[in-house]
Amino acid sequence: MQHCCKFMDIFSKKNIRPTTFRKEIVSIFEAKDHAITTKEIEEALGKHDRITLYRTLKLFIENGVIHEITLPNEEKTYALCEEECADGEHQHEHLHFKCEVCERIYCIELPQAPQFDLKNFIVKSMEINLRGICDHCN
Amino acid sequence: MQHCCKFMDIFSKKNIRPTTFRKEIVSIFEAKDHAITTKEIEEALGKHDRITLYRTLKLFIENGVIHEITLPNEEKTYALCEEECADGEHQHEHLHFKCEVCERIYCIELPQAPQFDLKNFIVKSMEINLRGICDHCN
DNA sequence: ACTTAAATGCAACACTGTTGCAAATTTATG
DNA sequence: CATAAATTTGCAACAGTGTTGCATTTAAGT
Repeated sequence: MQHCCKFMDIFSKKNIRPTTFRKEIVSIFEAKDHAITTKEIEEALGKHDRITLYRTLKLFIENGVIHEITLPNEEKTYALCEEECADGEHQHEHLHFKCEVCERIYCIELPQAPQFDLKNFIVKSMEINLRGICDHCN
Repeated sequence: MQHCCKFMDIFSKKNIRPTTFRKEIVSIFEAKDHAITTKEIEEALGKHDRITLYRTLKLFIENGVIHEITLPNEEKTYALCEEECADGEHQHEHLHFKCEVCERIYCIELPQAPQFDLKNFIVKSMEINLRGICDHCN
């Protein structure tokens, strides 16, 4: 598999054992250009164990391999993180965009994080979720 | 109760029957300056029916009385909407701020919505969630 | 007051996610 | 390469959150 090096990169940096199952999960993420639900992962997996999947997702989130996207009234989705994300600290300069036509959620990198001037509030991280129509459906 | 007019305002505008239970729920929201979880509502309610609460929250969300705030790894919270919110279309020019000290989630009104220039994406609504330390705890 | 429509309360259920434990897999060591 | 130690996996059982159907109660209109 040409992917081995890539997996090793992801896993060895985070000190995660590169098991067959985990490699499969990463492959599924890499095959998509948008965030996916556990349902979509389970469909891609075929026969599998539900509990191991939950544990794997949790581990990946804690180690900055993927991040969780929660929008009101939507199922949770997950997407691969960029390199910079480390152990549970997801410092993304990106936003999430939910297309109301194709219903997909995309991660979009921002050239710079927007600034919010909130007098005495100290902002440590932010999350921006947009809804509308994506470039593909437009 | 001096609140009657206020309830009538909220309920009649949205075509919601002002039942005892619903008025109680609104009172609970009005007594707090931050977003609350169903757990907090249930504690404030005392003896009550779980199902009716869920149905009431759903109705309130659909009719723009309250909005739901979902942050990754957090319980859902709910807060009263501003006047402008109508039937399920929550067009807030505000953001949500989770304080990592007091752990409360506050709604903060913005003077203007931030602009995101995403070429061919059409942005119809946005949601901004910040984390950090609130003015009170700072 | 009476009729109609909507809201409530209860039981049962569905979905999402977790915990404990035994079996299997991976990694490190000789 | 074989073996031992540690981690991961799969299963069973469970917990929390939210929903549906239905009978009873409450509110609204005449």
